[in-house]
Amino acid sequence: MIHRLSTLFLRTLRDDPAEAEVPSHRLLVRAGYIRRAAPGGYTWLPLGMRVLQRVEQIVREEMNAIGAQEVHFPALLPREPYDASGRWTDYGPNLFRLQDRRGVDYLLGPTHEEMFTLLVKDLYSSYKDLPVWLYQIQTKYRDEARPRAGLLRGREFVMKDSYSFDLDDDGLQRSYDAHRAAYVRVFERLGLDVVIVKAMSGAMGGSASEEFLAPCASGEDTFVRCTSCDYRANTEAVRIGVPADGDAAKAPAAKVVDTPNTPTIETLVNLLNSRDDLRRTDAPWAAGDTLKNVVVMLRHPDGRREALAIGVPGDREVDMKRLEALVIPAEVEPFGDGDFASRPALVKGYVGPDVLGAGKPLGIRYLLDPRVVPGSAWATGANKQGQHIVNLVCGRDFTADGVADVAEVRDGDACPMCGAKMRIERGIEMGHVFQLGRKYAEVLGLNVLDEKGKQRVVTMGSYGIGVSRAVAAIAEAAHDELGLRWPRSVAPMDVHVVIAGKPGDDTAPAAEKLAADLAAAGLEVLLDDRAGVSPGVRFKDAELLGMPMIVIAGRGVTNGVLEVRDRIAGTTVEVPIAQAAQHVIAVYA
RNA sequence: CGGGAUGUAGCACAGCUUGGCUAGUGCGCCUGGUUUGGGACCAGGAGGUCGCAGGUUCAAAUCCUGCCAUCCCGACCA
Repeated sequence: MIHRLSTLFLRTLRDDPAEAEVPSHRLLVRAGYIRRAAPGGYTWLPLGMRVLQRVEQIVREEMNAIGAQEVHFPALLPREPYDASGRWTDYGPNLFRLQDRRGVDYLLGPTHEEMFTLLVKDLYSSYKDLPVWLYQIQTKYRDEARPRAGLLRGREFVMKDSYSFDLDDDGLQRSYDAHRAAYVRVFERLGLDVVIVKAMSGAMGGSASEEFLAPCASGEDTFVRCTSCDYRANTEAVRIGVPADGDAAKAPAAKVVDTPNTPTIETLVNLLNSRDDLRRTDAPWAAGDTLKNVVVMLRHPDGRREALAIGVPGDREVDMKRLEALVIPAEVEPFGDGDFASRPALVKGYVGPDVLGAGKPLGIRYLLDPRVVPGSAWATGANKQGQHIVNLVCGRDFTADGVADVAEVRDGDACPMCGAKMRIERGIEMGHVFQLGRKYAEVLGLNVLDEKGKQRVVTMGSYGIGVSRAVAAIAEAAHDELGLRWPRSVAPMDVHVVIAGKPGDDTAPAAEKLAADLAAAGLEVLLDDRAGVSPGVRFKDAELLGMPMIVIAGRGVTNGVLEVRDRIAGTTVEVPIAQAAQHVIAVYA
């Protein structure tokens, strides 16, 4: 079909919109694909709609191909199911809540686990009905505290979410694998390079969870990638490479030393290095030789507070996100002055292993960073104001209740699989596959009868793809300084035909003929037939709009040729007019 | 929620410090003409509650107070 630029609802902007920072936002607005309509909400203009629909269609086809079935829920949802799952409150301020005229509570769906679970419960009750995979492509609503980066993080966005329902863990694993494989195909077709990283499965229990990230500087997710093997994980889930056990067991006995005014690691290291009696012969003391014991308060869902101590090498901070991921569903709170006051045995700035551990009088659970291996020696707090202990050897002089891999992750940290260095990168979360387990089925009462006539709780998986976000992610990955460069699979049009001659010459008829031939072959053609627009403007717009192929009917027409530009490869060839249509069609064959 | 910035035409911005005629410039838009291979030119035009409310003043885009909104960084969140 031919789409004429003279009538297309489109206005390109010469200047970048001031509020747009990231490339996708800037270009999608400037090229007339989207317009901001509300904070975190965007209007899709005709060209943008076409991209969105093509992305949707690819997702739909791959979901259908594995046997998933499409349904559609309202965006406006009743409160009751979300009360049952606890998410009416657990979701917090990010949930859009509203009331109807009678004061009845509703919400705008942020995800639809409850609705899918209830739908299956409504209709199915036998193991013979399983497995079943359902999905929808829907607008989701989240009251983000700070929408940003255009389509990348809105308060309203299009998401494909699917849910698998199985009788047992083996079935769940098969459902998970099928979705994971489908996702690989989806992103391949979208032309998006994605990295699959291990993610936390959180409170929902045990099993697998992986994220599909599109590596990108504008991304909000941080992940690590091993430079040697294929280990990848996000920063919550990453496990750190552990050094070999130390040989310090034969080291000098641990010794308490006076270290006045050293409440921080830095002041401690400076003092150790400045004192002749404490200075080390082999190397100066470094922050990494000290053991920092961080105490926090956990607040459990039942309201109980529990103190927890984490020992990490002194050159690292505890990463609160990683810690929260470890202790979920408990929340982490700072250890306040009042908490110190009620435990005089803990001296702020001088906390040491001597008083820590579930078996000690304080009863504070004590977890160690995995790098604190048996036989390693440390300088650490002596639990007295102005005193530290040196040569305190793990395993010989102190033990802990377990391991907590929650220290900050750094570029160059060791891979847990092969020990090589890992790189830190950023990415956009494009998809998430997740073995939900039985949480929702349990609270919402989704049971089926098994072959022995017994009630069994169904186990679920949930799988999401950010559809509107994918449009932005593709734009992030596929653009240059001139504009967008859509992959053929999602481009709003296949070919952009430009009339670049003078009115009344042969260029317009040549372009019209070509456009008609291409359209007859089933291609979507954008024809720049605007009157009174200079060639320079047409070229700039063609490059900005980003169709994968641009054909120019210009001064070459007098010599019987058209100019064919590959916007992706950046190449230009001249093709005889008579063969131009075939040339283009062949690319799409 | 904390920090920073900004709000003037569809877009990008100037004007505000030091209040003063009809609020300006570029792009875009309309009319006419000249142009036509890299965001053309000439002439004429349309388009503004200067974020909102209040205050000071003879006079407010400009000064004061409050509010709102948007953007950026962080916190939070997938």
